[in-house]
Amino acid sequence: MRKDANSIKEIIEKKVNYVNSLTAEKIQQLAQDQYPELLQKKEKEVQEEADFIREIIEEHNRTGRFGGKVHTRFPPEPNGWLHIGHAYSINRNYNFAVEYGGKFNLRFDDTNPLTEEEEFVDSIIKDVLWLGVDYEDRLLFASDYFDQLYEYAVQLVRKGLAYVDDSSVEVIREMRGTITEPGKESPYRNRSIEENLDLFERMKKGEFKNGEKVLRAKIDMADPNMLMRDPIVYRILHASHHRTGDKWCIYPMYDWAHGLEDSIERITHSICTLEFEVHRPLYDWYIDQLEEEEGSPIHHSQQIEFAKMNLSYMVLSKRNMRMLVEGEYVNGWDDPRMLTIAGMRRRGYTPEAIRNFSLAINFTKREKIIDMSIFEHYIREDLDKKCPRVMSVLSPLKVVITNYPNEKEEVFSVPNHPSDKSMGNREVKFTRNIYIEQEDFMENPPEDYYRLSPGKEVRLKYAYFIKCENVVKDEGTGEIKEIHCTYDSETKGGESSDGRKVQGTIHWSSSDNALEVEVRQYDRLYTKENPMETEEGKEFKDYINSDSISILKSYVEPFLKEKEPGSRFQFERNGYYVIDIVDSTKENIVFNRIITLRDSWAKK
RNA sequence: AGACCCAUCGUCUAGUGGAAGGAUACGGGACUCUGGAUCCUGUGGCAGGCGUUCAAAUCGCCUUGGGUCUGCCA
Repeated sequence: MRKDANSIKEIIEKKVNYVNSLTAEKIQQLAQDQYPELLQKKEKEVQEEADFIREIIEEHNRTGRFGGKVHTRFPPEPNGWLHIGHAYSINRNYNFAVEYGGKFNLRFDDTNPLTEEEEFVDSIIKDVLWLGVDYEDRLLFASDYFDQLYEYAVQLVRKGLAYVDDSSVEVIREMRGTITEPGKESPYRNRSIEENLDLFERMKKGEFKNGEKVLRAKIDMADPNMLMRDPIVYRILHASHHRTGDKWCIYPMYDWAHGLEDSIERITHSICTLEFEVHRPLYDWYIDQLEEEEGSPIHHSQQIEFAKMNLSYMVLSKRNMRMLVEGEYVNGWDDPRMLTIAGMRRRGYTPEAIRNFSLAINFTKREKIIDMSIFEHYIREDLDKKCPRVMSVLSPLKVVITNYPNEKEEVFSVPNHPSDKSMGNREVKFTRNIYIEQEDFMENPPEDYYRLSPGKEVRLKYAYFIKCENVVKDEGTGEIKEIHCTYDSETKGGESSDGRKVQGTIHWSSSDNALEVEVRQYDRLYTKENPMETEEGKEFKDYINSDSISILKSYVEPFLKEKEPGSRFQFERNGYYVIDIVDSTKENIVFNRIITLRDSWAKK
């Protein structure tokens, strides 16, 4: 519908006049009446953002294609570890179900006995549950449908749409043609239906060796889409399956199995990655040929493809991650530097942060490399809310408060969170000998250095103002051994009585009451934003950060001794830390750095 | 080379014919017992061209750039 310039002008003028006539109260009133959702909290808006898949779902709901139902699924093959890219897909698929009041299935796509193992089933279930998605009682296995899949294949043969081919792998490959030339038809293509039925049954019975025969769909050897050139439906694999044992010696190929699995489960939207785009015509073709009963087609799910997620300074492919593990650049698949779900769990990332991140990155068809800072933002956002604050000294420097009595000990009650009072208070002890962070003292500081230096006064957080009087050095090396300070007893709790201000506040630890722990500081694994984009004469291994972990002996508040592995804290001014769920023991407590605090000083 | 898919701030994204908005990152400022958090504010984009239209990020064509496809893997 087109409008002419004058009528547009008129409409705009009318609107402008109307808006100008409104008072602030009236606008508030209108907003309340007509757009109450705009006045709701921000979080909701973010989740309601459109993406192209949501548009498809809504179109289906309008036309009634699936009767208004939404049923999604996550179909991992149990042959590897899940990573952040899978978490993204799981979260978004699950979110569609939640959002539209539908269901979500966890289905193992276990159609290849050669590569799949039970241990991956367990680890994947654990990962999915940890992410906080609820598949209710729908923990499903493609292998449970093997009988049905076989029956469907028989149906295909009966309709003259599939045949048994005796050709070898090499011959089949040869005859498939190339992307620019059509293929040639197999000499076995026109066997009778009876012969095909017989042969297929004998394949199932185990009368043939691996590779001796395959079942192929009869489609079109000249189709520009290679996948439509008589694709293989079943191959012979004399191998034991992790769930069906030795019941089968023929196994369905992905394209045959996947759409039918979706159909059997009444999945409405089968969401997968972009490389399956060319598979969609085949996905649809298979389903279109099959009937539940005479004239009644089977359930037809809609396959929709989205672009995989990549993150800067990281490589998420199975192959590259395996290289890191096998090359011992990291310590196993659950190494806290790995973006596997197991690694992130150990690192201390929260499922909520991963979820918020996943929902912020919409499904699109455009390839993307997401800046790590976006992920980091969601991690910090969640941790800031949840983590109790604690004082730690990572790299200690000894400080003696010369005018503080030797035997004296004071206890300060300090808040566990600066803005969340419900987190309560704890007690910290203060004594004459303390540690501060080496970074918090500079003998010859630049002008904009807020922290401690000779003659300068700073606040020890929650305690006293101290002033640096003297620096004690090793006579041989010139290295700073300790510093001597005086404190102002009138500043107890950290406020001066005379209104005097200090520029800096630093954290500290009483050396008589500190708990020594191991702290593992992690950094990114790659030095290049996109390690896959290699320069001349280099391979992506050359971009591995050789300095991605450093281990410190540090001091923390003693009460942390009683905390469980997996507990997260903010070490004030240092970052967020978690007690390692694998290596930490009562004797040697190990903290992993989850992430640093933002640091606008360090950037300069 | 052929077929198919994709293209909005550095990055992630809204926008679907009627003044390109948000998030993050970055810069400035306020506040602060974390150089944190919070608040305010600034910089920054429709790949290019031609067409259709009163009007194009949006529709069409071309160019450019990127991706996918030649497993009895998924």
